[in-house]
Amino acid sequence: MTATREPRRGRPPGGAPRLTRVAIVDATLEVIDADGIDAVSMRSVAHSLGVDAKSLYNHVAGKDGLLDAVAEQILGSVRLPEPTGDVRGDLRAIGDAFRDGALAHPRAAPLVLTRRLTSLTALAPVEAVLGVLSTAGCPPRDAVPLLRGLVAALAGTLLREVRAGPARGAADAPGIARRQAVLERSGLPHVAEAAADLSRFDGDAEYAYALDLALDAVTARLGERRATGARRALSRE
Amino acid sequence: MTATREPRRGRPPGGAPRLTRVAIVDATLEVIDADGIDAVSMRSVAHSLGVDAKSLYNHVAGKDGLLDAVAEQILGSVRLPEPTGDVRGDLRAIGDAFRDGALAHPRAAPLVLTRRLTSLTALAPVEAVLGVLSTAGCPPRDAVPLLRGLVAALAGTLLREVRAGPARGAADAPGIARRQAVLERSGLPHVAEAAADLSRFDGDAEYAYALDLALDAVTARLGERRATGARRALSRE
DNA sequence: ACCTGAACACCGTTCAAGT
DNA sequence: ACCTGAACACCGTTCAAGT
Repeated sequence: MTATREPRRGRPPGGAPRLTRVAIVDATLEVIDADGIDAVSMRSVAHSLGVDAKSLYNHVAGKDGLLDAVAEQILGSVRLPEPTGDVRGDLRAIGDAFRDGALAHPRAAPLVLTRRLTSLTALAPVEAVLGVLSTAGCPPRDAVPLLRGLVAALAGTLLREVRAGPARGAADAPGIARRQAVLERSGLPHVAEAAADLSRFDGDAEYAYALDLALDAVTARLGERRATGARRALSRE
Repeated sequence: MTATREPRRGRPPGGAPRLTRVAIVDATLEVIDADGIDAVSMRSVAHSLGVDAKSLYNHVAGKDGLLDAVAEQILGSVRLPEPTGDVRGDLRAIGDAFRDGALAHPRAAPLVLTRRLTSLTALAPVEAVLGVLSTAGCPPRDAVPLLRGLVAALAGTLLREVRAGPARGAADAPGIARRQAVLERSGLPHVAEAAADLSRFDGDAEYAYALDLALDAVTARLGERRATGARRALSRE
């Protein structure tokens, strides 16, 4: 009769591949990619790592800290472009990089877009935008509201895009037809008239349009600022 | 010896004030106002109504349906302004009404801004914006992207504002000083230089600025469209 | 230093049984 | 028509006990 194996307790023997913070974050990202944010639990993540849920607390500040860490890892994966000196092009490139990062994990993107992040990696995109605006001759006092307006517009569109889910483009013809029919029967005249356009959604095109809209506004303000500055300089003579 | 009272089962006697859908939503809103969205549970809401959690299922489609109902009640409380014919002013008034509605329950606002709502009440603001754009001579095809860009910018700023919490304005001087110090030590030159501006946040001013930015872009597009249309009409002669 | 057993105080939700 | 008891399968988190 062999001795029954006692359930293991304490750290497993051997210099085995230890549980690590990034491994936990990666596993969480896999859970989210597969089943969405709501499927994340300390237990589900731990299970996918073959470990007990309570072990995660040695590497992560609870579930909330874990989700923050996921958001920060995504943010940290954004490859910000080198500035070229073309204000509009540079700002657009930053936006594109941000969008690419978000769309790499669409179901996790709301974490990046809605959680308040305080770490240093969260500041890199801010630094990039301020750098471009500074090169354009914009002092911080004026740059910060422009930055915030730009980020708000970008976050707003991306949030809409990832929320729309993978039912993007003209691929989902029956879904479009169904939505259109509902809108036409809404009893709201303008909604009914625009039903065909409201029921469609093309992520790439919507993003490009919304960013263009925001960049129009920002570059217009930069132009104004310069003009005002010039006028002031002139009147000082 | 008195008979011990059996725990009640089944509907309580008398034509008592029955549990109702709006009562449940109101109670949920009170929980959110007091303790935030995370404090909402079927049990906590039911408890505040002196009822069992399972009773809520007779009036609401689970917790998710309950949170949708909260978002829709807030959206339904938005008093949309009568259009005056001034495009920019009318769009701004719609934005203001939306913001007022959101700020009436700041902690619940993320529900309105991030959940995908499908009901008819969610379409009222859409109808309002499309109406204004239509009066301005903008056909649905062009109006829908403008609508979406505008909504994205609005949602983005409001989300930022409600997330910033009640630590708004210059009221929270020590908080501002602390944030500023962190930014100055970030090692990011432009962030450090803009630390004073980045650490401050004035909800009213940020909203006004961001909406102005978006309205600039929208009205510019409307102007272009008209000019293009005029040019087309001209070349057709 | 790091992992788990035991334990606690919670969750959302179904369904039949009651009135 | 509407409410609850019993029940199920979950949660996040603490802390001491182990290696």
